Amino acid sequence: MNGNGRSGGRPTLEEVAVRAGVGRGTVSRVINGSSKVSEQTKAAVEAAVTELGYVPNRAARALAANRNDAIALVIPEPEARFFAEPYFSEVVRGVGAALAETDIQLVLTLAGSDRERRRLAQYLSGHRVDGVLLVSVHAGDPLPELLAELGIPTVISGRRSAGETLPCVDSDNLAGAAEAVRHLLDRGRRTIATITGPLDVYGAHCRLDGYRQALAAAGRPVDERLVAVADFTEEGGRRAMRELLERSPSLDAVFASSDVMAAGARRELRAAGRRIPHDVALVGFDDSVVARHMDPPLTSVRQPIEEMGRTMARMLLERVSGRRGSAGAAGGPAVVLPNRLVVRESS
Amino acid sequence: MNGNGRSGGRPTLEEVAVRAGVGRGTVSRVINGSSKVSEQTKAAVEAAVTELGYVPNRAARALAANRNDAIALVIPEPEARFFAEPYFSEVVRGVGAALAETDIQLVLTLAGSDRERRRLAQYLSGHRVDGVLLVSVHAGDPLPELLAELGIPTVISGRRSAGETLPCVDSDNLAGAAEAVRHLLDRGRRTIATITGPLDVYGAHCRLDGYRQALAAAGRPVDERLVAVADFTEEGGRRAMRELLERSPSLDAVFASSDVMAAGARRELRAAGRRIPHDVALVGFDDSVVARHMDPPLTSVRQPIEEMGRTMARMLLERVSGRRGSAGAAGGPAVVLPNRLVVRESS
DNA sequence: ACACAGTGTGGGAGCGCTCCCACAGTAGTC
DNA sequence: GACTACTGTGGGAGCGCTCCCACACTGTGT
Repeated sequence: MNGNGRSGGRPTLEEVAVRAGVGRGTVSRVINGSSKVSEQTKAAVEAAVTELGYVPNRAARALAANRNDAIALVIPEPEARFFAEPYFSEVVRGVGAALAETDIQLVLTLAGSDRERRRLAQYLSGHRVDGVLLVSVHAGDPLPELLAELGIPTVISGRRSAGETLPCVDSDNLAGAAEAVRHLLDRGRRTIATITGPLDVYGAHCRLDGYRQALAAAGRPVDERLVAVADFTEEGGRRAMRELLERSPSLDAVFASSDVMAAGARRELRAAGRRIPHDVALVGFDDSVVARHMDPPLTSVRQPIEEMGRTMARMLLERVSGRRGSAGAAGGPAVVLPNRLVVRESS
Repeated sequence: MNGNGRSGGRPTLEEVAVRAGVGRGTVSRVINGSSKVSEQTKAAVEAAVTELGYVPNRAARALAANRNDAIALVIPEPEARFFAEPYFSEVVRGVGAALAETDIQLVLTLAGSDRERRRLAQYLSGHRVDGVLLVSVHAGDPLPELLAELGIPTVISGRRSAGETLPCVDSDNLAGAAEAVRHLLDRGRRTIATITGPLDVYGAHCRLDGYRQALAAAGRPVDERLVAVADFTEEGGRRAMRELLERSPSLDAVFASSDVMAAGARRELRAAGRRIPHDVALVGFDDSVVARHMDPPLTSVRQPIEEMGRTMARMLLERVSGRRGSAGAAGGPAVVLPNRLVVRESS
């Protein structure tokens, strides 16, 4: 109610300059923490800034400097899976945390339909954002390549294949799965089955590989009848479990590639009269709410999702500022973060 | 790779004008779908636009027009955990849907600590957004008032009290709770207990009122020993359930004000050897993932969260454009959307 | 005394748009 | 034939910044 209540509108750089008795350029330098301003002038400017309650105008700055101080987080809307889990919120939280230290806005974009995807391309070519975070990209998604063509720095979450070319952040699905299986072996389980996600999803594939490698490392042969492919849904998990029970009634442990599938498996096991963990140990993947609230609480592999978000944002910021310096976007490295097994009563 | 590959940078309004053989103003008029342009000129301009692949520059537009075509969605980070569930994503989806038809950006802001909250005030006074959506506002939150002072259109989700003065969208907590209790009565339950959230949260209060009103309407006296106050956590729900069982061992139904508390209650009931729904029927609130995956699946009151988000966004857009016309922000109405009971096996 | 580099500083010239005033053209009216 | 009354249209004047060149001023070395 004091200094900022001037006649209409917020104070401008110019006004701060007048107030401080200096030139516009000098104020700009102080605001941007830039070089070569005497301590004295700096103090005077800062005083004027606080007195007037000056806040730089974003639009003007963006226009003049040809940058936006904003990055976009693109979410594929139809992916119900990503909305269901805390995944989404955690990513956002991580990204937000990384951005909190900067002055950069987070613009959320739901790119669902083709129409929206077209709009998105417009957004991006309209210089609305300095960089893009792509979450849950599918193998055939044209967006990453489109962005590359437009020269917009991009970071994606999760590799689309073993030879991912784009800068990306992923969790170590293979190691996580292997740890889960090792845990089951350590608990003395002999016949460990697995329920996988669709194998054209790279992450699901890795988890299956982890299962295989852990068994191999323990000198156990992998019995293909102990592998059932499902689709990350509860019903799919249930069906897969039924298959497994038919094919190998003597199994005493199941590693499911997602908590939701584990929930389905659990239901089927119950129906078949198998007790968890007494008769059959169960381990999931994701450590979602479902895992914590399951009965019994589900042992699960926890992905550091928030940290992945944070890392993605940091990588992007680096590329955004780096681009100003050098020309091209060097084929960035894939950062792979470790997973952690959270042991609960189901195993 | 064709029209837009001009020498450095995207095409400008000016260039489109030259190409179309018209003035800048005319192009602007066409772009903004505004009045009084002859069909012929319009066509020429549109041709030039597509040929050049012209996309208006946001920053320039914002600067010149003194608006931003962006609204902020403010999320209180610390409580994100409570609402971590589909709530957050669903709100975003609803808001996104409402915005998809416009050309307005959604800027996500996590306002957690006081420091961030201060930054937020800066954001907003820096004219970064045209309006603000506030989600999950607490009674003592200074933000709404701050925004009002700054003259920034705001819509909040959930009333903070019966006499909410700000424009807001809420679900009918009272009716939802009442419906849940009525359902239990219809199922022939006689002794219905309730586990509430903290009663200084208005929504929790309403749900308790709904419980009371439903019983009263059925001519049943409300026994205060059947009411246990908890805190929306699983552990709280569990403790509350224990209390209730001690105080009223003969209860045959429980209405919990959240699914998470219901999950806690369920665990305690199991531990006490009560079967659900045979001995005790259980109903939750929120219809979250937890409810769907619980064993048995939990009957729960579903809030139209996505629609709430959509409605909030629409209300805000209305106020944003309305503000240009008239001066003040008329004390908007509170929109209250109906809840729906989703019946599953727990009752 | 001179030139010379180095440090602060002021302010012009835009960035790409919207707003709005001025003006041409056409048409209707006295 | 001169008046007003439109409808389209062109383009100047900013919006509030950043960038960068030019200009003091200070020192140092000759």
